Amino acid sequence: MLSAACKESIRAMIYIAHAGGDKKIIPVKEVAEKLETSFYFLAKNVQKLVKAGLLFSYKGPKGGVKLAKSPEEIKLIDIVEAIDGLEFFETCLLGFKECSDEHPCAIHHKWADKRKAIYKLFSETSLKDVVEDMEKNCLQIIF
Amino acid sequence: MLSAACKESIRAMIYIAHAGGDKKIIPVKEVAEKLETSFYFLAKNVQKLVKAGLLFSYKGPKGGVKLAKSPEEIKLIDIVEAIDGLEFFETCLLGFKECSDEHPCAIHHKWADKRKAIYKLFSETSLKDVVEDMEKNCLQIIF
DNA sequence: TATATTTAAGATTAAGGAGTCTTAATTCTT
DNA sequence: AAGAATTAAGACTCCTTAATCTTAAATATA
Repeated sequence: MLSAACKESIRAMIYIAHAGGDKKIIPVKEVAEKLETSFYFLAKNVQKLVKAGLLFSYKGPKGGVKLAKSPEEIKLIDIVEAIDGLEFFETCLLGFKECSDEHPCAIHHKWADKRKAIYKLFSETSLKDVVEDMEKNCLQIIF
Repeated sequence: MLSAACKESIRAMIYIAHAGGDKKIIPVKEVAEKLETSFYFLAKNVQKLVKAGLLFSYKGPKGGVKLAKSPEEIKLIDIVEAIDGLEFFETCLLGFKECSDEHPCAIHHKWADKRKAIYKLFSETSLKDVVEDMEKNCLQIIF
């Protein structure tokens, strides 16, 4: 459902919020090392997050990125939208071109329920929620 | 979430159930025409459905495919499993390798709820449900 | 039995996303 | 001003999935 790029971007945002929040600048290189992933791949996705207004970036020595807003203002759905887009939440599950609220396919309404529930979860969950939860429970295992 | 191949396979199964059920043999060519899709692509996916035991196939003139079980015995989840597999229902939404019931990530449990709800919907919805609903409401628009 | 029709299987090609690399631009530090 | 560090941008390669084609196998029908 979420692309590999999107999952990694969310994990990156969690690390940035955890390590620097909207105050400290963190080099992308450091994020890639902590996530044990490719710097190149991560850097490309970070560029999208910058363009989407979720991160500020700074070039040069001591450069890097930091959150462009406070962690409670950044919702998971913002990251999903920036990387994957919202198509998932807008199209017929079975791919019927004619499917719509007026001419719903057999599972249109039931699927809409599930889809909306997921959208709600992503819209209501902020980086702050995620980071606080993980700092309590499991962040030391992961980073 | 579902691959293009999977969505098309579900639509194909709906058409086969509608036009032939587990009685009449329908040529794959006819299915491809009704779905307005590539015969080649569809035929390859149909082979998977045959191997998964969802369809019987018959070669030669008057050949084609028909349901291997009654429409109420075939659930959407069976088609998803045959084409895409069930990985979607088994992995961490954020891609944390260490995430598990014991060391859950911040949205592990909430996501598990959503995922299970989708699995339930797919497991409880049979081809019969879908076809009956669509024959009532919208099938004439679609095929 | 010969022919036409249909699926089976595997090879091949195309497209898109994942992942890598190179060069340019910026900026801190000396 | 020079050099080093860092992101920005775009080109490039690789891999998976989508899509196509070819040949073989099976079978109904004349």
